[in-house]
Amino acid sequence: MKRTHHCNELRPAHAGANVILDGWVHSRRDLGGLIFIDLRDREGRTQTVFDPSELPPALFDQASHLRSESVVRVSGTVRIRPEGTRNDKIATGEVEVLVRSLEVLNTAEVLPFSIDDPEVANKVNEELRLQYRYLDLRRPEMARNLRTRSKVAIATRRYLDEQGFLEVETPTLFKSTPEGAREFLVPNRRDPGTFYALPQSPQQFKQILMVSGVERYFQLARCYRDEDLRADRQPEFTQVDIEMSFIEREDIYALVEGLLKRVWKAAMDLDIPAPFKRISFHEAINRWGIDKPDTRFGMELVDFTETFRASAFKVFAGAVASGGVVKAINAKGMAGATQGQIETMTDHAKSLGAKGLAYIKVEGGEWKSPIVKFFTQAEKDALVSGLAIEEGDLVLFAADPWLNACEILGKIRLYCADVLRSQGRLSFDPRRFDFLWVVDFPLLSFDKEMNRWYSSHHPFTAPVAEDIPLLKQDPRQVRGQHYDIVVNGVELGGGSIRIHQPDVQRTIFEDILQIPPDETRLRFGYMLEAFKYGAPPHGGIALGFDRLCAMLCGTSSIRDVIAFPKTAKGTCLMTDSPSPASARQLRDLHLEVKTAPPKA
RNA sequence: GGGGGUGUAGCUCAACUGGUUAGAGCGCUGCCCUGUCACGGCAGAGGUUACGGGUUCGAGCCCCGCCACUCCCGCCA
Repeated sequence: MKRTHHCNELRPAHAGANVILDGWVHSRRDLGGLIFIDLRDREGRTQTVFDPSELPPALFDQASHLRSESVVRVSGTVRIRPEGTRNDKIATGEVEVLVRSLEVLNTAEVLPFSIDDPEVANKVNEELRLQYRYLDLRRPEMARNLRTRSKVAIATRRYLDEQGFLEVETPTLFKSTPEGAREFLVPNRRDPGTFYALPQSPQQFKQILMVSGVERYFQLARCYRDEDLRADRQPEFTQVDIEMSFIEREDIYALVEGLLKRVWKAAMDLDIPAPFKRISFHEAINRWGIDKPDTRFGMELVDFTETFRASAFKVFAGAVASGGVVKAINAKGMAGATQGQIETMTDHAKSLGAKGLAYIKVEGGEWKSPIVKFFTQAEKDALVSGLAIEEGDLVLFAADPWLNACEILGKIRLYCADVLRSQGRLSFDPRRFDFLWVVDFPLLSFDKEMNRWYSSHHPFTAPVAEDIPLLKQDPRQVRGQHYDIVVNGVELGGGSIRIHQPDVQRTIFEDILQIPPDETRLRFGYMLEAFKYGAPPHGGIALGFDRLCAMLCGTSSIRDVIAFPKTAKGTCLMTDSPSPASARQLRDLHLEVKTAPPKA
């Protein structure tokens, strides 16, 4: 006999029904003359009661020895719990199942960590959770994350299907493309010394699909990058990859806004307002010091370049004289910052090339600062009105070239927010999401060390049409048709309108990026070839699916929304991979390992 | 590649300035308990203080090395 209900289904209306439930023993409360066992399955929990007056002694004894997480099937009668014993913490708390029979489908050994108490389980060492991932995934929090991820994937597919997109799979055995992230290589048995590479993204295939006439393509694409990991970076991850033909930037904005509205509704039942705010790259840097600003809090950067142009404080005046800027932020209420915190902020500044970090602590009605003695009253007045300085504030300065100064304060701004959050003095509504498009990125950046230009995004990004004449005259001024979608300071995705005219593409490759024609042919030849035969104007975007899910699940680590993630060193603790290959495998692949393999 | 943090019982943690037999809660085992839901009560078992060296009369604690996990920088077109 199979189960008749799941464990989150029974209600008072079922009273009197004979039911069969399957599940795991979530917890046992043995009162001696009466045993309660909470049975758990994917859907929820139901209390079952073992009453010796209703059961053979052997069965009752068996129940008293049931261990947590053993798998059982019980049959019995649903009844409404006696008055005063209802449990309003669980959905089935008004009823219980009076057990008539018990079948132990599988016993569980004593667990390496307890999974029934969320407060305990949340603190368990992640190492252990990853080693016993199947137990970790049984926890309601993790099961909920898996479910949310599934809902988001399905909502994405439904929405894009409605919008006329085709889901097309692209190869994971791809060609090595030396630009960009380090790749995982796959040796080719059939031709010694040749290799596939796992794709960093399906970028080139999706553009080829536009040439193929697909017009609207999407894929929940697995991508691989052999770079060092972070809480929000795994060596393999998933992108919602999208590409469309005959469109402009506005079409992508509208499409993605519709998609995210659908996804937020499906996962959180939250209606997010669209269209999203749009901010230029320049404004993002200028106001928040970062290209993915968290706009949930203020502390914006304020410019004081003119105030200090002729200042007696030579550090500021000198920076302005050499073409730089003077900017400041007011870290509200942080005058009490410790020496260590100031030092950390100074280190941030120094890591970006600053010589130090000027600051003013506003404490006890006076400005405590090594530099304030150089300031005139007019300069002080400008600071007070520009930064709304009050008692208890901490003002931090950067005097450097514009981009540098902004990035320094941008880092410090985020650090200050972290400090305030950890002190409980800054908090965010978990259902608040500040979406914004960051647009008008520079198409090209200059690498001083290599003395050459490189693509800010990738070499297929189209310049803004009106900027094309500037390509050869003043590359720095050329804006790319690139866009990033940012939520609460997290870069959720980015994309661009692509170049579809071969001559513009050639200009970028050969004149700007200075890639020799034969190398271009070697690396992108098949693409340039394809583009000769009628490439439609097209563009697209890729969203980080794991980050998206993490955000919807309220966690900052994408490991919490990936069923079987890797550790920070790229290993899987459950399967103990990667692991050495056998001599025979290596021989077949024409490979020789030079350093000693790790001990097996 | 670099910097920070962590590692003590199955789990979460404690252990003063280096000083007696390394403790607690939960879990586990046994006994008691008929309305619990973090059930309660009594008793008990359980430790190579990640690992390897060193300093010391004496090391969980100090020093060197090493491993694992984690956060960050670099890196991630």
